[in-house]
Amino acid sequence: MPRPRTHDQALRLRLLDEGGRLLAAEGPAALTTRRLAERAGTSSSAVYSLFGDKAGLLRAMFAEGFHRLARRFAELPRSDDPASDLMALGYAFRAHALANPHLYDLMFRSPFPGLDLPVEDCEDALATFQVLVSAVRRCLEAGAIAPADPEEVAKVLFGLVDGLAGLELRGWLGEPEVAGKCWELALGVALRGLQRPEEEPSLSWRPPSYRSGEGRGGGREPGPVAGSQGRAVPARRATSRR
Amino acid sequence: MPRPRTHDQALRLRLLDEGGRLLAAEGPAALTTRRLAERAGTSSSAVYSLFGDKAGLLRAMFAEGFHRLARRFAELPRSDDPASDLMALGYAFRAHALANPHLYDLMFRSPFPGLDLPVEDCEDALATFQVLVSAVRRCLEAGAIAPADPEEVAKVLFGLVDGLAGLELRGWLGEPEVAGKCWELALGVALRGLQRPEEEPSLSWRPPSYRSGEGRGGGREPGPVAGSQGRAVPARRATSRR
DNA sequence: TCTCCTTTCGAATCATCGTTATGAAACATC
DNA sequence: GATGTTTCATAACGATGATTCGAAAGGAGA
Repeated sequence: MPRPRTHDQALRLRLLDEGGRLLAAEGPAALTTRRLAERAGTSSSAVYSLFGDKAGLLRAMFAEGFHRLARRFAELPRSDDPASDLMALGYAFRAHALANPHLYDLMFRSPFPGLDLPVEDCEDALATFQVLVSAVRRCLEAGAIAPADPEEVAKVLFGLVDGLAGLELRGWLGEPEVAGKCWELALGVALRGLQRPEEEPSLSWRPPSYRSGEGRGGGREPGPVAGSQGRAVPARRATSRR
Repeated sequence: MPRPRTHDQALRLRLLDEGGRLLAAEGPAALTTRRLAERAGTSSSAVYSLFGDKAGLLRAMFAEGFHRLARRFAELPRSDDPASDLMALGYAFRAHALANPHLYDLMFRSPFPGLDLPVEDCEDALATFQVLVSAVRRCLEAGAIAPADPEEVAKVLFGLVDGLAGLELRGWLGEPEVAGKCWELALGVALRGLQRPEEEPSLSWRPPSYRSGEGRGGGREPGPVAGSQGRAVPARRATSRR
C-alpha cells in the first residue's frame, strides 16, 4: 500500500559513487548534500534517509572503497611464487585506484579529518594492509626477498604504491602507457632492491639521524609535527584540539 | 602619519603557517577566513588586504611551501658520489615534510581542486622536480644506476618519497625511529633496485597490460560489489565538529 | 589639543550550508 | 473512486561562509 521506494540500494550506491566523483572533481568543500542530490537526480533528504547524516555518507563512502579493494585482493589467485603474488598485489592496487579514482582520496588521504570511523568501517581497511603483510611474509619465508621486518617492508611497499597511485590519478605520470612503464619500473625496482641483501654496501654514505625538531622554521615552532606522533595503525583521527 | 601597520610580512607569514596548521588539523572545510584570523590574532579582513581573497591565501601557501622545499634542495652540497646525492635528496624531502607538515597536503594533495595556480606560483614546484631529474641523470651518467629513462626514474622516486611522507605525516609509519628505519629501508631498496640492471630476470611473471578502458571511467559500471552488506540505515549520528 | 590621513576592525550583506518539518505524491485496498 | 498509509520532495530554519564597507583607531604635523 505504500508509495514505492526510490531511496533504495541502487540510489545508495549511486550516491556513494557520485559523491566520490564530486569530491575528486571539486574537493571536499564541494561535497554538499544539495549538490550531491542534484547530481544523483534525487533530493537532499535522500542522504538523510539512507545515511542518517552527511558524516554517515562519508563513512559509507570510505567503507565502500575498502570493501571493493578487499574484494579485489581476495579474488587474486595465490601461486607458488610469492614474489609474483606480491607484484600482483601492487598491480591490483593500481587497478583499484584506476577503477575507483573518485574514492581514492577518501580512502587514503583523509580529506575530512574530523570524521571518526567506527572500527567496523575500518575492518576492510586493516584487512587489506594485512594482506600485504602476509604476502611479504610469504616472500621472506620462501627466501624470495632478503631478510627484513615484514611490517616495515609492507609499509615501504604501501608507500610506494600509494604514492604512485596518487601521482597517476592526478595525471602526473603522463599518458597511461607512460604511467604503466612507471609502475613496471617501480615494482621491478622494489623487488630487485628487496632481493639483494641489505648488508651489501652500495653506498659509502650514511643517512642523517633526525632529532625530532630539526627543520628550518616552518614558522616559530621548530617541529609542529602534529601528525607524526600517531600510532602504528591507521585507526581514526583524533579530533583536533581547538 | 598613518596608523602603524600590522598587516605586514610577519602577519603574512603567520597567516600562511597558521592556515596550514588549520588545514592539516581539521581539513579544507575548516580553513575559513574567520577561524584563521582568530587563530592568528587578527581580523578576517587581514586576509583580504594581504592576499586579495581566500584563493590568494591558498596560492601563497602553496608557493611558500615550494619555496621552502626549493631552498632546502638548493642548500644541499653536491658531492662526487651522485648516488649519495640522490639519497640525500630523499632525506631532504623527508626533512621538509617533517618541518612543514602543515603545508604538505596543499603542496602535494591538491585539497582545493578548483584553485588554479598561475605559472609563477608553480615555478618552484617544477624546479624541485627538475632537481630530482638532474640528480637521477647524474647517477646514470656516472653509471651509479642501471640505464633507464631519467624522467621515469624520477617519477618513481618521487612517488616513493611522496607516499612515505604522506604515511609518516598521518602517523602510519609509527614512532619516529620506526619511521626512520622505513625511510632507510625504502631508499636503500630503491637504490639497490636501480643499480641492478633490469634485464636480470628476477621473476617469471609478467605484469598485466592495462587496456585503457579498464578503469578510467570512474567505477560507473564495474562491480558495485558492496550493496551486499545490505544495511541501509546508519544509526550513528556524529554531529559535525564543534 | 586639534586636524588629517592611513590603516584596521567589526558589523552587515548575501549566499549557501546541514538538517528538519510538512504536505503532496503514489500505490493497495475497499 | 475514496481511503489510508508510506515515502519523498520542497520549503523553511538557524548557522556560518566569503566578502565588503563604514566607523574607529592611531600617529604626524599644526
